Amino acid sequence: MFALVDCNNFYASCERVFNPALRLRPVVVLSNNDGCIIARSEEAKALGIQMGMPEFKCRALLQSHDVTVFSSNYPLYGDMSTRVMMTLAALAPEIEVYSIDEAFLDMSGFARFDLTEYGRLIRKTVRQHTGIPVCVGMAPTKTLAKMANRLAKKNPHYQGVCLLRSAAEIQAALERTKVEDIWGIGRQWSKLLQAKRIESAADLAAAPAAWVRKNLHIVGARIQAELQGQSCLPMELMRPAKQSICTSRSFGRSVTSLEELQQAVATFAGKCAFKLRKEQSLASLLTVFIATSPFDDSCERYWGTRTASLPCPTSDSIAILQAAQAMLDGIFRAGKSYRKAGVMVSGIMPQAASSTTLSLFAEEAPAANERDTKIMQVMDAINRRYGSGAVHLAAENSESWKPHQERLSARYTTRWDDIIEVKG
DNA sequence: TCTGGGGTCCTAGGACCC
DNA sequence: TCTGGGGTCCTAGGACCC
Repeated sequence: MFALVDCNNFYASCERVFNPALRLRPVVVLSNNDGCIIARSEEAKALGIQMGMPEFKCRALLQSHDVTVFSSNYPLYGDMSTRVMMTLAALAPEIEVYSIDEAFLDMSGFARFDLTEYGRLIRKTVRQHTGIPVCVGMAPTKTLAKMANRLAKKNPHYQGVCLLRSAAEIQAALERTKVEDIWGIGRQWSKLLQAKRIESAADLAAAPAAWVRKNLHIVGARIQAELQGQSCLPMELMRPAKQSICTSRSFGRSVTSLEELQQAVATFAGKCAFKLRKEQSLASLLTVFIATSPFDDSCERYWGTRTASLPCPTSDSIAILQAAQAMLDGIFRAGKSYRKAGVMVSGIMPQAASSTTLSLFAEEAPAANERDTKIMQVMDAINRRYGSGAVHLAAENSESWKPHQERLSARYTTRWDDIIEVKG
């Protein structure tokens, strides 16, 4: 048995924990740059505010219903997520953190327990420890546990816990679930399935296996087996090292000068290097991209991108920044209005395995490398102690291109200054 | 005026190996 | 007329997830 524990309207719920006056009030959280709606409280959903809707398109609706709007506050959500996961880890022998607001729990040893009762205990404990409401779905496969969780969320009579155990319970759930609501079935596959009159999860479970294998490939075949109660997706307890790390942002306004793009790209390069060091990994490939707005029809769309090997695998901010700046020069076209840029590192390997890899063309002795490594260690240590951004490379600057963040709440759990501000 | 960011996996096809 | 068998690696594109 698997349990899927999923936080309700996670970002909106995080904001409410620190602002209890917002209980039972419509609350939404915006994406970076205050662009789109990415989280909604139940009250906001009831007003017809859609997920992913651009904020400017529903501004009137938000104002007329006095909806409380927040910019996204990832330090807060990330820290709250950690607290939820730590609570869950104490409630099951194995836990797989699947996303910022979801985790699978291994319930295979709980055969003698009343699982519904245990699900209620999970909800109650998480609520008590963190203030975050969650729903619990339990079933013999991950895909069915996802489905159970969805039913628990949609139907109040479950009181937040849905257990699918008997064949009859599972069959009834499959019949009530539309094909597009199955975990792993997206828009394209839904269209394909509906055209074949496969409309419910029960239909997909009963569809000819050969057809599913041919059209939905191995991934779809696995989903079908999971719907039939045959578990194909095991618990993944160790998070594998990342294969790529990307830092990108839309700008708060149009950017036209190379200087401003350099500042943005430097900031993203520094962030990528920092994330690499946190993963204890090195990257051997670097990609830089800059883009004009995809929505502005008045001028031609431009998407400039370049990928190159780094001289040797590294997580050094300075090395990555220098390489990124050189690549930016190659894709910059004067006279364009840029709205977005990003840096991606890939070809990632663990730091430990590559300590002896040197560039064939390296001009500097390894000693210089060691010095740079130490500089990075010191920089990270200072930022850990005094808050991120306390010290950074001079080329990093977010003044001109900074994304909009006009409705940001305090970092209540991760920043002393913000806590003091709240008290004051 | 205003439209997010960060990932993974799979397949097919081409180039190459013995 | 007949033209092997078994691999790897890389890339682009397309699907999916939160």
